[in-house]
Amino acid sequence: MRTLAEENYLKAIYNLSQNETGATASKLSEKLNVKLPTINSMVNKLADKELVEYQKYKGFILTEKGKKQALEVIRKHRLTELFLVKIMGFGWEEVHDIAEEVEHIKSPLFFEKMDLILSNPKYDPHGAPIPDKNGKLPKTNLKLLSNIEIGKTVRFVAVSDSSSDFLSYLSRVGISLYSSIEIIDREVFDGLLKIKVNKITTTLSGQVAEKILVE
Amino acid sequence: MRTLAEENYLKAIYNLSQNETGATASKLSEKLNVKLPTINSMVNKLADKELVEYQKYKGFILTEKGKKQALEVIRKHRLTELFLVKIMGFGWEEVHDIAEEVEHIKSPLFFEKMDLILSNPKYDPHGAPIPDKNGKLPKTNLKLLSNIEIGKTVRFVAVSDSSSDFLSYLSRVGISLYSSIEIIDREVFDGLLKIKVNKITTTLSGQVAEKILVE
DNA sequence: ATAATATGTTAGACTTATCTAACAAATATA
DNA sequence: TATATTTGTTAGATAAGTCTAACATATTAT
Repeated sequence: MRTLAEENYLKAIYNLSQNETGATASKLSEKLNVKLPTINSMVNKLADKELVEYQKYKGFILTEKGKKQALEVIRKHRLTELFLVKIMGFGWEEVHDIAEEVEHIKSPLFFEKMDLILSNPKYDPHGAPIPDKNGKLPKTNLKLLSNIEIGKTVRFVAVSDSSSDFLSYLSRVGISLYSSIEIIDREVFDGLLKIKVNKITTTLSGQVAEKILVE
Repeated sequence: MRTLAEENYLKAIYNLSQNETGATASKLSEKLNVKLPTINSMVNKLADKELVEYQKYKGFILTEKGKKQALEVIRKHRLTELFLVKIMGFGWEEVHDIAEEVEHIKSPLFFEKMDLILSNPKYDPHGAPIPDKNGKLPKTNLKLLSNIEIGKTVRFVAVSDSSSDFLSYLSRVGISLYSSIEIIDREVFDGLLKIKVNKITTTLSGQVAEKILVE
């Protein structure tokens, strides 16, 4: 039986692997809030179970088996987030933490029912794709708002940070999922961005623009 | 932070205390599927935390603090069961095991939302009372079907066993919550019961009659 | 290229929740 | 009432997941 800790390691390694930098011990340590030696001993166990491949001083990568298990948990997480928003009436900024707990429920029936109620949804409330039962992800071609050329207009389709703080901030400045965003200007020095959303001009910091995914 | 195991011990001790026999080590051991010495060491820990009172070779009883915590978990369990049936469309025989998992979710918001959606419900799908936020139970005056005199007619309001096997059996023989049941006859030897439900005469074993609560 | 710094690893300890083996007390039975 | 049986307890072991302290390797900067 997969433990809660194992599921969290698999998910974190999967998520870190999506960045160019890959999954390293110190990044995992920071993400999971455990000390470095803990990462070491746990990753060794995961390697014994053939869920990650690991060589000393190199990073970690998931095996096919590990990736499949990570995607199962991610599916549960994202289905739950959508269920919480669509069926239970939560705001998109409230659901991440609750889903972090619910994703560890074992009952397959529970999530199959969510899937049914939501009619096989493809995206969670933050625009992230929901893996299907076989772990397949709808492939997306997203760009960072921070990389879009001046003058272009793009559609805001996802965030890469689902924290309450970040999402509340977006709501506060009037940016919501699927808004059209026109890039007015960008400061070269720090990436400070002037944009137009719903005819209103706003300024976003470089850090924020890096967390906004558009197409 | 209360652990999952702790929550299960508190709940089990609470449930056993409702019987006349009270909570003993062997009954807990059977209910939780752990060996006797495990019960001993865990109950000692709960006693250290002042959640149960315990003297060697006597049974266990919950302190006020322990009872309050047990009722919190029971509230989560029963709210979940009702949510699963009413909002998600599960059958009453499917929800017990799922609720055993969901009851350990920490997020108070999650259960407050269920409570809101269900409009402060008083009873779960098996007729069991749902404790309110302060741990207060609507008081009920239930009797066992096995103790009702011949000739009386009673209303089936709850079961004391929410297992899928038992509930499926009841459905199969055409008995559902809130049915009127007339006691036609009872065999003294083994409690075998002849009843009339919806104009149909059926026979129930003594064991089954002991799991049916009526008023 | 070497020293300084940052990152990763090993060893060993601790806590929680479980187990088995051995023993003790309480209860039932002859 | 004495013995047998059932029930409860203690001691000590184990696995999972975490920690700190000490050490090793890689990376960065001079």
